[in-house]
Amino acid sequence: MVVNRCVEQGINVVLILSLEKDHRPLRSTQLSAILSVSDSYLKKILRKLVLAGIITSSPGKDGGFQLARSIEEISIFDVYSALEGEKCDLKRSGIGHRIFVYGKEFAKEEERVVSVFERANAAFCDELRKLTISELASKEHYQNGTVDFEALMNESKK
Amino acid sequence: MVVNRCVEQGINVVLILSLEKDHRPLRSTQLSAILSVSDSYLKKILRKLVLAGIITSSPGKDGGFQLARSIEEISIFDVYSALEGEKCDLKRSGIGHRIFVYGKEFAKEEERVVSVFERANAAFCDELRKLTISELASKEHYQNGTVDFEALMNESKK
DNA sequence: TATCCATGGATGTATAATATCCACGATAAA
DNA sequence: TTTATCGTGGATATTATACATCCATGGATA
Repeated sequence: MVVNRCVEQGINVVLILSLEKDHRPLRSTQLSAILSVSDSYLKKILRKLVLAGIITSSPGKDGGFQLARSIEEISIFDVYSALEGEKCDLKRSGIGHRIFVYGKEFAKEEERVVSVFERANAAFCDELRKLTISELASKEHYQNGTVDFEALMNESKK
Repeated sequence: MVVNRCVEQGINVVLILSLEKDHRPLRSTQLSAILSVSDSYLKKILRKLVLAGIITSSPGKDGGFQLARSIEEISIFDVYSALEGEKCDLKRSGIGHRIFVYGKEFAKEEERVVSVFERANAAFCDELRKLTISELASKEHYQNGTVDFEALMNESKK
């Protein structure tokens, strides 16, 4: 099973936003600079997090992205499903129906395979729901629980 | 989550072998003809099923592939793990360690992410273990529980 | 209205799944 | 022991998807 890189990037985005001093909006260019990825790419990820209701976006001057709710209310599943979807995509060729046509009931058998993967996927998602971003992050490990990322990025330019 | 097509093909292979009359060995060319895929490709899948101990192979004249054990003892998980592996591959860029270097404990946080995905993957696999190929197939739906695939393929050539 | 920033379409690149071809080696029947 | 048969495995081609970037557009605010 593969969990794509964008999930890690999404978790990092939420972590960064939760640490931002005074919860000011962070621009996508700031976030992409912090994460060392291209701005256009990160914007796609940010957009998905917006659509999932995890973060909010505001255009215009002093705009950017902010958390839509506290990290106590954001689970790993929320980020995962926002970026990868929560469905189990079982690739099928449909060949079984042609092979087993003389066995009249193949549709039921294929349905059993599909449903066991759906149950497995549901069990997978349930585990991800058990961990929140707040449990993940140890706020006390960061200075005062907040970071001035803008100042930090300016600092690193010198 | 994506489950690759080879898993469906692997399940079909096991189903076909379980239905083969007198459990005679089936050649890879027969199996690939039945499944309408290239022989060389199916051989890779068959090889993985052999290495996983699900089927056996015998070279030489009258050789081919047979089930290594009864379908009561083969679960969907067995086929899945044989073809896709049972590990959860969480793609990471390692950027967190550079971002959160001022928070000294980031390694622990990343470990929490890795382990929650491992727990989720274990829960996923556990569900797949609950369904066997025998529960999947309804033998009574096929003629006498066996099929003469060789005769069937010859038939279809006419 | 001018500036800033998110949005979204088009496109390029890298990686993995899918699929095929062919040379080799092992087996057993003739 | 020869020979036909069949699995094994390396090299390679094709396709799909993830990853990434560029640029035109549109909304918000001062």
